[in-house]
Amino acid sequence: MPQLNGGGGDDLGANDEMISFKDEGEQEEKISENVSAERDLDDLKSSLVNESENNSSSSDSEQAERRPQPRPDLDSYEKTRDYFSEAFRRQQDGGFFKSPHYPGYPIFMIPDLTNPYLSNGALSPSARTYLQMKWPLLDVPGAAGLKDSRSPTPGHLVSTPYNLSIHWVYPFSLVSKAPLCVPLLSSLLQSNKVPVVQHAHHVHPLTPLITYSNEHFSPGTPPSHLSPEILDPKTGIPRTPHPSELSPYYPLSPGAVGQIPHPLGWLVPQQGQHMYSIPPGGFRHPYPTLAMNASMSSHPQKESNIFRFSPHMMPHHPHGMHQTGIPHPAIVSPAIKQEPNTHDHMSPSMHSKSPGPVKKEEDKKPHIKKPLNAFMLYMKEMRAKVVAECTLKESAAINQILGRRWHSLSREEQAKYYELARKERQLHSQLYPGWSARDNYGKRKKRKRDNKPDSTPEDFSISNKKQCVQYLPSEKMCDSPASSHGSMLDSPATPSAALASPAAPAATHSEQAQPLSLTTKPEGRLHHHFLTGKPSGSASSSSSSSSSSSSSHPSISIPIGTSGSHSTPILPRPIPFSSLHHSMLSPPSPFHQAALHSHHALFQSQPLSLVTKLSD
DNA sequence: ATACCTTTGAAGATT
DNA sequence: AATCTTCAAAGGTAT
Repeated sequence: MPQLNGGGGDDLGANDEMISFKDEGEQEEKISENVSAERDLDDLKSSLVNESENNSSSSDSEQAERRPQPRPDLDSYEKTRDYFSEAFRRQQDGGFFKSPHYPGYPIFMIPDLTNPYLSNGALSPSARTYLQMKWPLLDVPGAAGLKDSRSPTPGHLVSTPYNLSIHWVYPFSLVSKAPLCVPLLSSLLQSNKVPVVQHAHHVHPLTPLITYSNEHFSPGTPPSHLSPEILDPKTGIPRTPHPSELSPYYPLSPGAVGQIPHPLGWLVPQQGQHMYSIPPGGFRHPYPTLAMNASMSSHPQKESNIFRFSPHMMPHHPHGMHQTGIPHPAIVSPAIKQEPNTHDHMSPSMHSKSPGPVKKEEDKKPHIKKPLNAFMLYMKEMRAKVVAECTLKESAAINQILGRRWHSLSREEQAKYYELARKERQLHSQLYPGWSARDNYGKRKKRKRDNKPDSTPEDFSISNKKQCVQYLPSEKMCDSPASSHGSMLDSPATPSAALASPAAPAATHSEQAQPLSLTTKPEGRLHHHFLTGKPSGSASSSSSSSSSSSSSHPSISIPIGTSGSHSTPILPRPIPFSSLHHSMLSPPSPFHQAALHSHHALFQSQPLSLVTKLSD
């Protein structure tokens, strides 16, 4: 990771800066809104919120539409989550809360329980960590024994907060009506309008607010807590969720649910025993269910109430699927994704058999998804939050924000995710020894990227600018707190991807010209993983580079004026750009960060002009 | 209905 | 060894 790597050099990254520029010019207010994680700033920002709301013409209407109306496309996804949450909720407090989609929430951990690779589950680990960090003191009764003592990650030090006592209040109306501004939300949260878990201290810097995705509260759909059943998207009739619905990506059968391993369990084999007897040669092993027994047993209540599955329900089953027929979360049923070539070397059982009759026989080969990387984990966890805070809808835009936020994370924070990702990969490899990323090649319809046709540097700029225009500038764009650019306050040194751009290695200045390094793909990536110490092969742009953790010292940043969200951070001392390059390969240092700040400052002065130019 | 877009990171493929 | 390509999630948007 950029930051981690020490790639401080990237700091120069054009991307971030570019984006920021735009943001600044166009949406300063929003930027300020951002999440900056600091609640301290909320007050200051709150004023901005109003502005942003007003400014963003669409915001109200859109939001109103969005939140209140159930989104069909989301239904399935929601259903799955809701189901879990619902169950969890019941267990927790008799059903007095609505589960937010926010994976980081305790509730979300449920999916995780089932499987680390649940669509949500992937996050779950991170979520756990997140929670732990957020509520370090929280402990799970039965889970104690399950703690992953081995985990180096700080987050793992704490047991998962399953039994947190949480007061859930339905924020639905509030959310739906209110603009998704951070400040506002925060205030709401504080006002107890939304579920709040209060911890005396230790609020995760990244998640100052307990955010929920709007979607969770859509009025259109009855709160899950209100009804045990989920509505059939098509019929609208309440029905018991089908196991397969639990996770769109990783369908679980009821039995699977029962097999849900302890959240940490999936990471750690119980008692050192091999949880998953993994066939020497082949993958296709059921996901970690094993752990569950122990973990679940520790939570009798959960079993009875939520999962109602006894540990014994899950005997070992030979194929990749659980005895329950539950495919590994990472496995996508062929029915869902079909692959041109199909080798039937898989046992029939592998085919999605889950509840639904699966038809396609052929393609039985399950699609095993890649394990999520650190950023993906982060994204999953934070997306809902960003969505809630911003008026943005487009994932592309959200992702840009997330990318910036990611860079703004401190090393420790990123380390958490790297560690989680590492564990995910590890688990994945154990579960699917024979799996290779290559197996999935070509499964995604086509990676277009054709645009690249002779992408000359110029072309890049063009394309970039285009993207830029679409997403960044969009009025809706909510700037990430960390956005390097303008809001130096939160993220002082956001790494900029630009640096990495192969085309312009030297880039420091050139990047500015092409801030949008959004082009990410085209550019090669070169970074060192701070954890692994080895350069990642990817070529992403520079992003990687990261920067340093810019946010490593969020505390120093001070918001200044509404307009800006620009605050003047207290910087160590500026470093010449020229000296920044090397940083890419070396761990970020305070100096780098400082340099970054200065860098940003420079850009800030003329952000728009650059953008404009490009756009022209 | 499907692909695109966008992000970072990992891994495989290519040079 | 360095670079490039693909995929992972997600959901609005475009075709």
